[in-house]
Amino acid sequence: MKKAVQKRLTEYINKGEDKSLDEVEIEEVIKEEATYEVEASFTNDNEKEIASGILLSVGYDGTKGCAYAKLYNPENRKLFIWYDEEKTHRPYLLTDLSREELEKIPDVINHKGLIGFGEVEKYDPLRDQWVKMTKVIADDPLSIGGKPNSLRELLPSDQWGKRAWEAKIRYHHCFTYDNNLIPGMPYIEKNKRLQLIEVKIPENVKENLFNLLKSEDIEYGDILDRYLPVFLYPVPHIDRVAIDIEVFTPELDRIPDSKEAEYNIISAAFASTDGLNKVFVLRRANLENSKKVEDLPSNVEIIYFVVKKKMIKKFLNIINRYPIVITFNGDNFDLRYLYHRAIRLGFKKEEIPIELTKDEAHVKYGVHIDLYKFFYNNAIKVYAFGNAYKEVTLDTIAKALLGTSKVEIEKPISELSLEELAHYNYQDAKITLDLTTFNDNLTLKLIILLTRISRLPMEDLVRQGVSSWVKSLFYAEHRIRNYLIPRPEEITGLKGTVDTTPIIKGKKYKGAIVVEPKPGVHFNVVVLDFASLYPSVIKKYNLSYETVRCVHPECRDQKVPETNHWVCKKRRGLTSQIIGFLRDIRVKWFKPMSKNKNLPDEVRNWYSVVQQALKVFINASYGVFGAEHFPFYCLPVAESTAAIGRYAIMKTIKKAKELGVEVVYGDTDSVFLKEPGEEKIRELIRWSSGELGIELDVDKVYRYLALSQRKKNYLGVFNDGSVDIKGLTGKKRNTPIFLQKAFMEVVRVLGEVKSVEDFEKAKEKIREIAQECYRKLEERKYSLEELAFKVQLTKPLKQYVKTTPQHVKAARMLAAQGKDIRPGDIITFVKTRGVPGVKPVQYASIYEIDIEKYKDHIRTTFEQILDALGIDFSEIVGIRSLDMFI
DNA sequence: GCGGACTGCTTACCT
DNA sequence: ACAGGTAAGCAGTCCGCG
Repeated sequence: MKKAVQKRLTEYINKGEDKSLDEVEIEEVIKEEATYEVEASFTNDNEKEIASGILLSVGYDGTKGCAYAKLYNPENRKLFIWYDEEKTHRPYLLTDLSREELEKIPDVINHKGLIGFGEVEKYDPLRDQWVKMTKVIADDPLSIGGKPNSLRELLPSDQWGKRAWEAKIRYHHCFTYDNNLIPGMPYIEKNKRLQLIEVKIPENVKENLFNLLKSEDIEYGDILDRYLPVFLYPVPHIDRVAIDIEVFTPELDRIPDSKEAEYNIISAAFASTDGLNKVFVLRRANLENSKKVEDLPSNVEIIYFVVKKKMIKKFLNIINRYPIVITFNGDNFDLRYLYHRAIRLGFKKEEIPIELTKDEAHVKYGVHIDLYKFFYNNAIKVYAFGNAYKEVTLDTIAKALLGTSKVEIEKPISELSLEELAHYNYQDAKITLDLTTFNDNLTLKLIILLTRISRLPMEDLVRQGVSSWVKSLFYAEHRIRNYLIPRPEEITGLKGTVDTTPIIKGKKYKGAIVVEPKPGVHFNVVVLDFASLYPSVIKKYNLSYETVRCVHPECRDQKVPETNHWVCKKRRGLTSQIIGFLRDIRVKWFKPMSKNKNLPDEVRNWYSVVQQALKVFINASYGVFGAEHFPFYCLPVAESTAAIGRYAIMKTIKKAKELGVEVVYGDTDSVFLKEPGEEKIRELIRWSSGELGIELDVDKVYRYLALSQRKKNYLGVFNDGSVDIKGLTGKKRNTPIFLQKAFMEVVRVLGEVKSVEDFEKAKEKIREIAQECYRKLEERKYSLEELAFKVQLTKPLKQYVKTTPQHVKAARMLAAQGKDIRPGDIITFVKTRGVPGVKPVQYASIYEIDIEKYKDHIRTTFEQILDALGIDFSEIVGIRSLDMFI
């Protein structure tokens, strides 16, 4: 910085005139303009470079008018953007109209984007016949679909809609499938096309797997050969940077508007896998003399900026340097704010390597992964991370998966000292990065494997739900087999019937069976369950949209129980085959291998990731057929899966009873057996695989199991004394902490029970716990925090129109005080006397607490356990309650 | 005008 | 934007009550 400028700046700072900084900046900007070039280190401008590397992403470049691919070369750690410059592939749709018929449609012939027609032969799975289709080829994706005068809209209709097939597939996906590209795999450019770099699979592995699958009664054809590289090619190291920004806010509790970008980015933090640990901090005059923060790691460098524009330029340069940019909520906030802020400060669009769509933010020279969206995905939350985090916030996820949390701050962001701000900001970036690196890069590996299986570009994969993943996988498999992808209307039109009535109003068909529990304490209970029941059913009973209610009259006697549906006897269904394959290879190979102690840790770890990725697809495979927006939506498939599932569990219960074994409970795919004995368990398992063709396994063994009359509600104690709790209120996230604690004490007591006699002592201890709970409540010894209910808002406040639940009442009080309240927020409130009976914890006093309401809650929480033990709640607190009446 | 029986809404959980 | 089934608490409605 020039001396003169510095001097003036110091003067301003000393005077505390923040506004005057702008003038200084203008001088700075003029002087340093020459250095404001974007320093891109991507390499597609180097003509001699050969495109090769891991395929991270495929997209469409509107300016160049062709598809592109982003390849990351782990050796030189650079990203290469390859373009289909020769236009080897063009957008198209398929129609059953002949070329001659098409030529009679003037709008089609005169369409600006039309390139020409071609002829293809496809297998129509719905009708079990080969058909000739005409390929209508266009110059750009919008000519195919997406505009009112697109080609697909100009075609005539039949009873199911426009006579256009495969016309709604995004072009960059279409390009991926047709070129048989597998994102996440290594490619090299050859003759203007991308070619898969051959992955050597050890012969013995191949043979092992081949033999394992051969024992199955399904013909898997070339699937094994195609997928082995996908599962076995390792994920290389990929450099990445996590970014996080902090923005000045004049008002508390207001999230800055990322479109307005009215205020300064006062801090921007970076944490990368190649050692970049920096925080850019904007100097603000009134915050000059601030204290040092001890906790900031020594490898983190704080760089102070005076010139806002310069800071942003440096920021953009960092974004340009990495193949992967990671954020937590960057789609809606960080990158969006940065973009609009840059525009506000005078940057031209072309200078900002960020591209915004309605709810996504992409980086031009790499791939932006918004971890918020990825971790928000329920399939990831449940199947990949086993429900370890319940709330989707950076802090909660970090605590659950990393064991670290955000920096605690006592003041609003805008009032922190610059060092405190830097520390806080850096920690967020670091946590964000660590969410992709922890456990030997588990998250990144998972993402790469999921892109390989789904064939989705990484950007799409991390933002979309499982139904999109399965859709993409199915599309690709249709193309490989030369199957015509049916129009969704055809599937619903031809097989839209449902034969069962759901138990829950508003649902579409009947689901699983929950066995009426036998209340009481049962010792020595063994739980048997079907290993992934629904996928097994889909595999074993040949379920697929084309095989359920197939066209052949001779198959109509192959009935699905409880329905009028029948299943094809002549052909293997596509879904049955694919899901069957994924299931078999997981169950027979990857899952056992992930537990094989003879393997080195790395190998085992890898098998474990593959196994988890497969689980996500397998578990979603049933639900998607009952989801309207899924393009292969087919209720008879979902309904048949559930019906056969019910058949399996009912038959198993019947068989158990025949063997003289008592079934005390069961849910969907499990049976709880009382003192069954080794031999009868073996017999049941043998019977199941023989009779039903589905594997039954021992899942859990309880020393004792406590059941009330409530379904989905039990407490089991394993032989080692650990306790398995399902569905009980005491464990629910919204239950006040004081009750959760009391509940946990009860659980601890019950864990020590070994025999019937022990229950007497336990009962006495539980009585003490309950009475202590009552006493502390009456004496108002609990803090408001401990008494608070924590309930999530699932939609915007305005959308609660039918009723006003308590947490909404509390949230509205908060909103009235100017708090920013949005969906996903957890509202913390206590129950108070009088109207409206509820207050946000922040506004309540301990003396307003409605003690009677809380007593009711104590009662129900305890009753759930006591019911099962055959103890009356009044028996436990009876004396005290009577006292109160007198 | 008030409370009990009922239905519906909402959330969190189970498989 | 994968499915259906269950528990719990509260909001809102209807009806009877001289």
